[in-house]
Formats: sequence, structure tokens, C-alpha cells
Amino acid sequence: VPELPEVETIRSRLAPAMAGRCLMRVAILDSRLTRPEPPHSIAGELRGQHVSDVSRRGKYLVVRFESGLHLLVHLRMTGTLLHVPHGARSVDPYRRAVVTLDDGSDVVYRDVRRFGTWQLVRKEELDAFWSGRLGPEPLGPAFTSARLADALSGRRAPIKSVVLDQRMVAGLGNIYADEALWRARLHPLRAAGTLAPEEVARLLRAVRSSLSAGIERQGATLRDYRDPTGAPGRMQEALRVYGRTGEPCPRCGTPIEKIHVGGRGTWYCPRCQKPGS
DNA sequence: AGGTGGACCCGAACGC
DNA sequence: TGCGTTCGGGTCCACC
Repeated sequence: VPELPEVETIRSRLAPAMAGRCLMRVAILDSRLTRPEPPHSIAGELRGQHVSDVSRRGKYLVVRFESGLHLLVHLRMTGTLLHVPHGARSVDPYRRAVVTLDDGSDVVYRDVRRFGTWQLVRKEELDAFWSGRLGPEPLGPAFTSARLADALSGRRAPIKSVVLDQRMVAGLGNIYADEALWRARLHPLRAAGTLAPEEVARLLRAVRSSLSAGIERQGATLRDYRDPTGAPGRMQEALRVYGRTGEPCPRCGTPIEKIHVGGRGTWYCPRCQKPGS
């Protein structure tokens, strides 16, 4: 499941391959990818564009073109981007789009569940696009204790559900939300608005450190995730609670438990992460 | 308005 | 062995 660390890893690999290149051919093979826009019109707009750089905002990968156009790729559940040399494409029923660069290499978009999206946004519309959807970058200077405390205040929803809200902070998904709450020693069902200032500060540090750990290890490969060379990440070995029902908590040895919060599987340590106030 | 639950999608895991 | 059923996950949308 690509969350911020996985998308950042993809970005860092894809940027040198795409920056400065021209898109020679664009084939979009799944109409879901661009809807409500028809695939051929998106493909037509992309063809001939020159790539300035590849960046990231939350879980979105952003390909910026010299024309001011931006391609926003969201991988959702099972999307992956592969960079393959000229002629090295293999038969793959899950291939949803192929972009051929002017060095002959292909950027292949693959997505088993077809949840991923490609959107085109012009430079002038970009800020409005982000501000309607995404909160601050968790690893950037805008993500502060004061801002987080303000956003949490009055919220009665479980803290886990609130940190998954991309307008609260951009980039956490189910894995890193559980990991961050474990690091912060907060029970996932705690009402978000009841966190003391000290706990908010702990949560902020925990969000940053869990995401940084994921980036350092180039993402977590639980099943589908691969970087653009096809290599898996290593973060799955370093996860403290996610998916580890019955295994000992790395901090206290108590068996990890699984519950459901807001419809999502949620792992936590019942001793380190007490329900609290 | 904030909170909750279903829809979307499809392979894997599970149950009989 | 083989079938049907359930699950999960990010985001949007309808509903309370």
C-alpha cells in the first residue's frame, strides 16, 4: 500500500529518469485511470510535454512539465510505476498505461485493483487542488504542534481516524498511522480532542519518525509495493505493530492486539497504548 | 458540521 | 479438490 514513504521512494527513483525528457508516446489502456476525462484526451495532452521535475505532495506523485501542466498520479491501493529500458516490457494483464520517453525507455503504470488515478492540473489551479484535499506535509515546517493541536481540538472521532484524514496531515495511511500511534504510546480509539499538549507533541514526533523510518528503508512491501526498478522495500521488517497480531511488543513484550477502528484493521500494544483520558 | 458506513475493485485467504 | 464468501485498503459520497 503506497503511503508517503513509498511514494517518496518512487519519486526519488523516477525523478532522474524523467527530468529533462520529452514524452514521445502515451498509451492509456484503462478508462478508469483518467475518468471522468476520456483517456485519449489526457494522452493527447501529455504527448510532446517536456518534464521539468518529479515531486510529491502527500501520497500524490507530481510530474511537472515546462508548459505549466502537472500530472498528478495517485497510486491508491495497488498502483506501481516501473521504469524499464527500451523493449524490456513483458506481457502483463495489469498494465494500465505506458509512457515512452525520448531516450526510448518506458514508464509503465501497473495497477491490479484499478483504484489509481491520473489527473491533469494546470499550474494556476494547483494550489486550490491541494488546499481542498491535503493538510501540511508531515516532514515540512508547516506541520507544527500548535497547528496539530488546533486541528484536533473538539474532535470526538478516534485519533486513528483523524490522523488518516489527509486534510489533517498529508501522507499517512493505515500502516504508518498504527506505527505512529505506537511510537506516541496513544490508544487508537482515544478521542482526538482529548489529547494533552504533551501527547500532541509526542504524536507529531511519532508521525515524523515513523514516516522517516519508512523513507530510510525505501518503503514497506507487504504484498504489492515495488520501486520503479521492481525492488521491494525493507520497512516491513521494521514495523513495530502493523500486521503483528500476537507478536511481542518491541517495547514491553505484551502480545500485539488487533481491533477495528473506523472500519480499518488496527494493531496496537494494549499495555503501552492505554485508553487514557 | 462532524461522524459513520457503503461503494469502488479484485486477488488472497478463508470456510465448508 | 473445488467452490463460494469474506476481507482489505484510500478516497469519495450519501446519509445521519
